[in-house]
Amino acid sequence: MNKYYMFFGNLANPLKIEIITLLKEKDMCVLEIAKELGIEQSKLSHALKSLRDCSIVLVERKGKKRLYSLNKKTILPMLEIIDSHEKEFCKNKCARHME
Amino acid sequence: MNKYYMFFGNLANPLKIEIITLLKEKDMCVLEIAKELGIEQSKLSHALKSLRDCSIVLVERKGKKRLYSLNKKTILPMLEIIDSHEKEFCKNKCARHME
DNA sequence: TAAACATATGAAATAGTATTCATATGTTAA
DNA sequence: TTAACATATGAATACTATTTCATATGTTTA
Repeated sequence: MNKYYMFFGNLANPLKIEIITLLKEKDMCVLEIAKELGIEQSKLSHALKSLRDCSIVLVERKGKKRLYSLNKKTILPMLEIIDSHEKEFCKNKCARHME
Repeated sequence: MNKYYMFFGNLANPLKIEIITLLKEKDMCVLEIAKELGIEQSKLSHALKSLRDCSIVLVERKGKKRLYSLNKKTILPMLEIIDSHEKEFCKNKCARHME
């Protein structure tokens, strides 16, 4: 299985993007994220598992909780590339999709 | 629709990764890509359309052909991030998936 | 301007991925 | 050592994206 496909496939999901957006701000445990996003816990756990499997998020035990953090070293520059890309290349064409 | 989801979703496909890999080397028209990858033309056209829609590939008419090129400014740094990510974070865990 | 070439497109069929729900596992505190 | 809490997991279903196939569009050349 191709690593790029693997990586992009993992991120190609609106819930995972929401998770990432939250974790940009601060580290959180599962129920905090669930509450913040208003979604069910097991759904989140599934999403977090695949993000973890690709080291897109990192996790650390904290008592009976598990504290999730974003792998900022990889993800922040990646999101910045997309921001620049949008600005430079998607003015008209993708605008309707990408807003 | 979220722009990151949009972008990653477009790339989360093994055929599109193959196309991108080819176009890293040189610009090509549809039938050349089709021949190179051994796949059917309309399948390629569909894939190229969505890549085009996000300006991941760019296209230029050349007589009756259409010459596709990779948007290297966006895509090359993005692939490099994944390469580094793999080296640093995926030694054991993702190794089985990502090889 | 008709034939040949190159590519694009729509819609149905199919494959791939996420969601849901029930339940299991692991941790702490009483 | 059990109850309560926090999270993970498996399997069925629902959803979304890709593939296929038939056909349409656009371009060049004879």
